[in-house]
Amino acid sequence: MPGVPGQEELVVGEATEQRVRIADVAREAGVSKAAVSFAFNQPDRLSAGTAARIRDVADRMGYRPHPVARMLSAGQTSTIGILSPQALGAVFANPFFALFAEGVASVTEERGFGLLFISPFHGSLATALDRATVDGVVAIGLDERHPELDALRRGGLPTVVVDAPAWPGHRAILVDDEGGAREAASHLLGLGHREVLVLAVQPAIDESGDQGVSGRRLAGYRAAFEAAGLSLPGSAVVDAPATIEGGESAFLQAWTSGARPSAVMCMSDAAAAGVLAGARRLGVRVPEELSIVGFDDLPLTRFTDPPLTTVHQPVRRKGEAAARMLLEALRRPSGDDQDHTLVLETRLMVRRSTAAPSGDRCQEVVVAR
Amino acid sequence: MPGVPGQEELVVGEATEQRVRIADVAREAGVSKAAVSFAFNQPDRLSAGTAARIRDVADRMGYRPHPVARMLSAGQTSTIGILSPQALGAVFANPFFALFAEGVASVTEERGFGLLFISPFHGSLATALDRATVDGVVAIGLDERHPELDALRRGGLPTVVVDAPAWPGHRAILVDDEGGAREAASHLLGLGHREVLVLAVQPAIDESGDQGVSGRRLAGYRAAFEAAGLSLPGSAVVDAPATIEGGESAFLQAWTSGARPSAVMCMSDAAAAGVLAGARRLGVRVPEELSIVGFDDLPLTRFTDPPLTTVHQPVRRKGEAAARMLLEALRRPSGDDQDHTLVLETRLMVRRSTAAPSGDRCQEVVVAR
DNA sequence: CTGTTAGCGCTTTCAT
DNA sequence: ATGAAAGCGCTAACAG
Repeated sequence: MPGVPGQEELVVGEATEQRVRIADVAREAGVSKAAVSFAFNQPDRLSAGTAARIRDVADRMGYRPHPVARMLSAGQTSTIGILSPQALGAVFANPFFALFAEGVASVTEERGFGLLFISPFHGSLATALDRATVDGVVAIGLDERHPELDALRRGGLPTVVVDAPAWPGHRAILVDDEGGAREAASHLLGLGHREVLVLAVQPAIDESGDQGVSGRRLAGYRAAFEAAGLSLPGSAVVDAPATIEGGESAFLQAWTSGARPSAVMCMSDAAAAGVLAGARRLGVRVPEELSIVGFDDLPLTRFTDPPLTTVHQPVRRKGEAAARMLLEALRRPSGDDQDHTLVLETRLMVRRSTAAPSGDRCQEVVVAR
Repeated sequence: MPGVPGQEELVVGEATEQRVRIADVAREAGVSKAAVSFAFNQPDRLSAGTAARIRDVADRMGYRPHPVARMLSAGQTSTIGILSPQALGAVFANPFFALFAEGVASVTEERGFGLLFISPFHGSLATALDRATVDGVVAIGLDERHPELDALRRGGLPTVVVDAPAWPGHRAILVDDEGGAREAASHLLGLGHREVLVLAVQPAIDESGDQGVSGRRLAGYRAAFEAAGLSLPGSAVVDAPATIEGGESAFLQAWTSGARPSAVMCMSDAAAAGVLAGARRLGVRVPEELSIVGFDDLPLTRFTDPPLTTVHQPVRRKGEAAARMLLEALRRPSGDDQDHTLVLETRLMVRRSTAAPSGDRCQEVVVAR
């Protein structure tokens, strides 16, 4: 290997390797750095022979353009971020999120974008955002009243918010939470249920009015009750984390406290699966003695026993749509001040975890009155 | 807002914002760029008052250090990559992977590292790696004979390989695949099963010998059979993707082709869940008429009906260990030439998807002989 | 068609 | 305690 300049280190073993830079290749090939760059990025601007020779030399030397340097001069990272206020551990443990990420990933990947997960750094999303080398972010799980939402807005990074309304000049994706919830409650009411327990998704912040996913879904449940001339007492609503364990323990606790609903409406399938597990543990048969409705329609609903009646929302498509919107925004940087909002549909999937309340139940109710 | 230099654009609406650079802050605060940098990174080197003032000005101007520029001069990205040969869509759809990622993420996050997902770009992992701005990677799903493994080795990026042996100077994490598989097979043999179907995980490449996860597990199954004086015919082994659908269709196809195993050994829980679904569809009762054993022990095994007997492997801890090893390697850049390999244990979890073959079955077997 | 050169934005050494 | 200036490695406008 002749002609090695004195500056370079001679590599004998594995270690002490020096990264090959563009200048090294240029020198070795007897051309300028620019030529090397062109050989990779705009081969047409070089004579075919030269281009080939340069790439050959580069190959032999094991040259790979430094990705960070490339980002810096290109002025873009070709990476988008998925932002969530939860710790990553919790994020990946959540099958809803996995499905959403699947959607996002499928489009970013196809377009050659990298995917970076952004979660609070030392408790701060703003800090995490500052350190993130992304061209834009898809934000999920951020309630419209999340304290760090401002940081995002100020950040000036192109953003698509999922499950929260857009702010001016930005984009958002929503689903018809209220409609789906209303359908679920109507279904239950139609079957004859009157004593219902609601498992709300644990709100990161307390919500006034019907803001946030939880608020919108609750509003839907309520609307159905009102339409039937009934009302859903606040005492029938309890919070539960959107996890199997969370659903199970919330249900068991309610039951232990004496609640005897004939049906449970959950704002997440994970929680619903937990209720199912809890019911099994208590020896309560589903759906004969207890009806359960979930929300999301994750793949797991088809493997529970019985298969779960739930409100479908197109989670994967939501991810795809969010990614596409963001990529679109990157291409046309804030062309107008309009905020683009896409609302996706929801619909009830009736499976086998719901049925009319048992005769006993009905009687009980009658007696109780 | 006086004193705005002519060069800057006056911002009226939302758009046309110009990113605030360090030089802008320096000018506004009447100090040098270095001072601004110090104010953020080494405040001790500035008088307390100056530092505070600078940060104040920076705040007011909405200055945020450019992360890419910072990476370039720092010479490190503070990001690690999770590398997988699958498309990201498939990756997130796989609950095994989610659990693994959960482990990796929990430690990278705690140490302030970003997490980037790396998957083949235009079919090439090498290309994807070239574009990835990471300090190191955790590679999973790469069989030791994967064609692009060389690219990784050559890349010179600190790497921890999961489920494949380390190469010199690198690190690896393995689990006792063979031992776990042997336990599973012994369990079945002990119950009296003789006609067994194996659902191997679809090998990305054809494997000779007992290489790869699939090879090691198969070797374990075989060892148990041999220890019992029996043998596992090659015809009893079929490939199936490690997904619910994959398991279901492979099982149905085998059944349709006339196979009548009394037990199925799956190399993944996902496939096992699929077999469960397929059996239900065929009206075959589990475990009375068919025993099923999975592999991995994912959370979902506890919600199948019946709960799945499976080989546990510490997936989450595997992720944590991989991340920790990698971070360690980053701290001490290839201190020695030894390759560090960590082998984690596996163990059989007997739940309710396995039982002794039914009397009918035994008779059938007898008749068949 | 090819080479020179000026950035990209920040960090950090070295002089003041 | 503070500032000037030299990189980090690459891209692309601009000469030749």
